[in-house]
Amino acid sequence: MAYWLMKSEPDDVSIDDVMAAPGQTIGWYGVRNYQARNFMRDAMRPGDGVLFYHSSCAEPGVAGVAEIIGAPYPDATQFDPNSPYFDPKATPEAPRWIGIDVKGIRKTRLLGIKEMRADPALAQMQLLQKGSRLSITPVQPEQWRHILQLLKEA
DNA sequence: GCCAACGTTGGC
DNA sequence: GCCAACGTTGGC
Repeated sequence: MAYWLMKSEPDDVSIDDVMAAPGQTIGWYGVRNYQARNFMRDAMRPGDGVLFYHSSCAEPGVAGVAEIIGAPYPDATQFDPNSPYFDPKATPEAPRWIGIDVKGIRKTRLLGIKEMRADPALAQMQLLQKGSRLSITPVQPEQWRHILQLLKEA
């Protein structure tokens, strides 16, 4: 059992969108970074915990809790010339990019990045490291526990 | 809109 | 295989 933080722009897919989706489950698409892809391909397992993070928005921060469902599969947007995520070098025979299904567990209060930065217990989070911009980052078990505790508070 | 930090590209 | 140039990310 591992834990992850996954960034989504709420203008694109918000925690509300996830909770409103059939089965509260959405396909995670559009990852175009090899490190993040490798996390999905090599390390994610069904049942892994996910912090659903809103990025590039007015209030960046953790907005919900989710979990990984099922196995990774080729991200269809890489083959679609009309998609912003189109990759001309990817073919169905040799896909480059993958997606995975993520199921929303619950929407939480917004745990803002500012509050996270101010918390010594979270200082080691990869998300908060200088220059960090990976859209998928591992979360340590103690960080996960700490954040779930914070999310219970008002 | 700014800009620091990082990843990718491509000429050599 | 180096590395300069360029594009992207994402908080502010």
